[in-house]
Amino acid sequence: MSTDAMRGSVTIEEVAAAAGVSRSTVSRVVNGSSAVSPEALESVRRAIGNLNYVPNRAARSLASRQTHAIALIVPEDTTRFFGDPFFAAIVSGINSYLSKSDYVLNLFIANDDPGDKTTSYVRSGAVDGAIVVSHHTSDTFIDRIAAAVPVVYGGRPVRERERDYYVDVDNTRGAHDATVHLIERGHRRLGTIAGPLTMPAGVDRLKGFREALSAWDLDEVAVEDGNFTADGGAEAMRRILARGDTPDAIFVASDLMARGAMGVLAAAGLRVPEDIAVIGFDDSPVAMSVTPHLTTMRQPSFAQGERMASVLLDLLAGRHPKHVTILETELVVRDSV
Amino acid sequence: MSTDAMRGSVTIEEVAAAAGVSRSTVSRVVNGSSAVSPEALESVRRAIGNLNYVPNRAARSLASRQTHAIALIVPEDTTRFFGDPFFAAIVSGINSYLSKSDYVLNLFIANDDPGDKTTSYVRSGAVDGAIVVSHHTSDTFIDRIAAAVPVVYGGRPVRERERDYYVDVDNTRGAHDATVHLIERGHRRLGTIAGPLTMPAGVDRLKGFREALSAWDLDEVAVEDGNFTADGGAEAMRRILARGDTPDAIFVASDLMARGAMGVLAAAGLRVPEDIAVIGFDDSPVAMSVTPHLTTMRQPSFAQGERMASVLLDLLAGRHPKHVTILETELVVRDSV
DNA sequence: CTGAAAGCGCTAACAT
DNA sequence: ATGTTAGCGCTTTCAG
Repeated sequence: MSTDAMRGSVTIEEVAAAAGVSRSTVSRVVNGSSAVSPEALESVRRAIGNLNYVPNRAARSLASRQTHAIALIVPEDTTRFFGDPFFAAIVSGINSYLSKSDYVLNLFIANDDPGDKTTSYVRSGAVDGAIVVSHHTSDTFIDRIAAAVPVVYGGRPVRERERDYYVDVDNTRGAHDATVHLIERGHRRLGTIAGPLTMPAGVDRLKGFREALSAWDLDEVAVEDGNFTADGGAEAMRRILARGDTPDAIFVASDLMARGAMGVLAAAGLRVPEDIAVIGFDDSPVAMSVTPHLTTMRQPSFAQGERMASVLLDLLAGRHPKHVTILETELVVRDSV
Repeated sequence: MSTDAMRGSVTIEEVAAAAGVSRSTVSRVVNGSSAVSPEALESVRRAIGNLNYVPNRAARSLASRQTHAIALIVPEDTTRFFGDPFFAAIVSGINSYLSKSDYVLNLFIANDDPGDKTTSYVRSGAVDGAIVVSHHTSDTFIDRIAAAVPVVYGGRPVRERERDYYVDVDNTRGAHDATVHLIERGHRRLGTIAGPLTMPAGVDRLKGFREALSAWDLDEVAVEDGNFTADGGAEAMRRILARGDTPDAIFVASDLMARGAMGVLAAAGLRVPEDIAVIGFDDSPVAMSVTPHLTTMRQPSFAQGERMASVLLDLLAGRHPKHVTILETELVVRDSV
């Protein structure tokens, strides 16, 4: 078929012939080397344009040992990936930074991948480095990836080592501040819907919550794991209500879980914030999609994405970025507290 | 650094040496050729395991002229991509089919890509084929992609040609049936919030709406473009209300637009379905997230994703799939009509 | 069933 | 500044 016939047809050799130079010279202009005469440059450029030449990526990467591609690895399933706006912001941030470079992004939603194609893809030399977000304790395949290429983690890695690179938000501080906000509004019977404790973000936010409580000498009324999903948040809220001893305010470790929880609250006839105050974490679009609008801790996910990309590209360029970057959160007061 | 030192270190040559065979034989077992003796097979397998060998993808693809990768190209920006559950279903379907194969998916959210890296990525031989969804009239870069590799379209392509392969849902019929449902429920003053007319899905759904109206000899009360987004749906609804002559039922060409429209209706104090009936299109999770639950036409997006992958892999394998596959929609009656 | 040999299209020393 | 020469790691005839 004609499409196949056209494929990959024009090579550097043909461009060289058309331009009347050697293929080294063509390679030099393609790669932006300075050591090319203006005339050669011009005629090569014209030949490339005329022939519609695009360098073959496989050949280039085989010879140069670089792919100019990086992987974004998300150890979640498709539903969770698309269900949480956090990932949208991360991907946007990465894309935004990458678009200024000549790197390309390969996305792996790794839990939908029983055969672990992700790992062998990375180990096959298909990418120069990887960004890993939403890393759980059980995700051991990440270690094999990190052994093969430079990795930048989104969030503190599960088992942090000296040599790890990561970009995190200050989860502990953010959770602390959110909790303090609840306390300052006069609430004393506090509960939390936490993220999974298999994830550093879950652990750290719970820690912040508890630090605030103990600083004020308060006891926690309820702690339930909501798994960072809306359904999980709803379940957790149900468990809290079922127990009878309902808190008067609750710190929910993600906006999505807060949405789930608020649905349950509404169904139970409890008013927010009159009967129970709710504060979330993220400031994703979800925060504005609930009634009342959610008071929440904003985390700069887009910036986190950009920063991860920036650190990784620095690494690949042989620069020496800081190992750890911590971004600040910010209280956004709306109507739920 | 040690990670670099390890990278790509073990080659087919070393495996061959360890197994005491030639590299041809190693290649044969890696590629599942039948012509290998049991003993050779066994010792090569062991060597591969011991050395933790993963074939280099660039070298393999350079030699074989196949990448075992396909691209999913979405000419939208990140916000729209992540905002519409339709894409989540499509990606899940594709992933689901691909996970049974040895192909890998590369996702391109192409509108975030000013330099058109997507096109040159595809033209550089980085993928064997492409799936294109959400194709607009203005997306001319798709033509260059289709000239380079086999393409399967999600939805009728913008300028349909004999040789195009695509998997679509029966949009016209679906829209027709939705409209008829409105009519059968006794509504006579019908309007629609359409998708953009730069997209075949938008055109076809409007066509179905109009066919139903003319079959019943009814006039359309309102037609507004909602751009397949929640905000666009809200805007469209506002325009319809502003005009004064409010319909008693409305066919909205996507659930997401219906959500936007219903928000406006609620704010205007109009009850659904008492004051105005609403029917959507998609049956995405959004349909259950609104109050009242949305009556809608279900389209099988997950199956569409699977099918597109299946058609593309057939094409790449030299089989001869049907050029056109049309999937049926189904009325899902809930509370909004 | 197996090995030898010839590339795939490109980059990167090394000469000149 | 430019061309020549070796490969990069693999697949794929072609002999045997």
